[in-house]
Amino acid sequence: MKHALISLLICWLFFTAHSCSVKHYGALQWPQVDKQEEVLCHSYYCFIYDTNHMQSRWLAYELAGEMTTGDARRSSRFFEDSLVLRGTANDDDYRGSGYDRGHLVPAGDMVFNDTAMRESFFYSNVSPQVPAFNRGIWKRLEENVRNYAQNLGMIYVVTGPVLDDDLPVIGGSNVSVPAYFYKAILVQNDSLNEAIAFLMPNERGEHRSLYRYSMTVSELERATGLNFFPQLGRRSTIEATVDTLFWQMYE
DNA sequence: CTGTAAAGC
DNA sequence: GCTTTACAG
Repeated sequence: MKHALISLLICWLFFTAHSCSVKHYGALQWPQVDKQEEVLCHSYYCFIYDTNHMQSRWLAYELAGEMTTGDARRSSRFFEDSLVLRGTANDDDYRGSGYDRGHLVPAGDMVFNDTAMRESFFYSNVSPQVPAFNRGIWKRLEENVRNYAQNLGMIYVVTGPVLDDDLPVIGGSNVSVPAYFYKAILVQNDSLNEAIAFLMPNERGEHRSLYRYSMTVSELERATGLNFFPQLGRRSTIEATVDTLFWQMYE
């Protein structure tokens, strides 16, 4: 009890300079990673930052339905992330690049309080996205994910860029411009065990169904080299199948 | 902070 | 039309 109070005090003292150290997760487990790679966590999302590509390789968070309603005001600027000791990308990298600073954890998922909203504007949560993609089909996918959370209760989300070798770069920090972005989504409770993944090219989407870009989590794992939900175990059928009709029902 | 703009509801 | 996603000056 005493320790909890002390950490709350520390959290409060450093709140303006750092992200609050109190974490708000339930059973979140992040994607399996090499031992060399350091998983960093803010209050509402965890991530691994890839310094070669100057953006995160993945970000993982829990999204509950009630989180998607709130009125935290959207920040007008982005912030370098002090959790990343070797430094993140910055305003200059993106200025005049022709690319949007696209959120990976959507600001629209972080409206339930000001800490969450502010965290979503760290450069650890930003990748270069084609404007018509960010404001178009990627945004539509984000809205769908919020609907999943509202209709299913709580879901796990892992999202990020596909960081291949030899991508084009922008800015003085050489920020890679990904060719694809993905999301992996899992609902797991007493009555439901379902997962779905999306892999989308970083380009103006045609006016197609989102489910044209859907696949099993296993297929996305093969495409990205990541293991998204290690808590499911190696032989889980949840990752190996996808029921798009189920997910369409809960949009 | 103001103006502009595309996408999609 | 309005909102959300932004960028430029």
